[in-house]
Amino acid sequence: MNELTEFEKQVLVMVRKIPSGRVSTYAEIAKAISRPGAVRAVGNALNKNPDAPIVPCHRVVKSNGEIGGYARGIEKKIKLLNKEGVAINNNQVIDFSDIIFKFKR
DNA sequence: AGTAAGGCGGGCA
DNA sequence: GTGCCCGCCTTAC
Repeated sequence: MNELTEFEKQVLVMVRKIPSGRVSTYAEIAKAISRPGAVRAVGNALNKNPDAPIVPCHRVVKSNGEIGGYARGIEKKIKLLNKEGVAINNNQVIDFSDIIFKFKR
C-alpha cells in the first residue's frame, strides 16, 4: 500500500536533492522529471506523500516566490525554512531568486 | 471497470 | 495585482 508511482518517486527523489537553506519550485521539479506540464501533479505528489523525514517538501515553493501551501500547515513550513536560514515575509520568500535551487540549468 | 472531481501551481489576459 | 483557464496525476464513487 506504500507503492509509489514512478511519477511520485521521481518527484520525491528530486525534492530530496534540495540542500538545506535553499528552496526549489514545483515548476523546476516538474521540468526536472520531464513533465513541465505536470507542475500541479508534483504538488499533488508531495501533498499525499510521506513528506516526513524522507522528503523536505517545505523547501519547495511556488515559482513566483510564494511559499505555496503545506498539508501540515503553512506556518510550519515557514518555521522550518526560517530555521534553515530562509527568511520569509508575508508568505513570500525573501531573496527568493538568490536561494532558489535548480536541478538542471 | 469507467467516470468524475480534486489539488501545495503556472501562465496568460 | 487580480482573475481565468489549462494540463497533469491521484483518489473516490
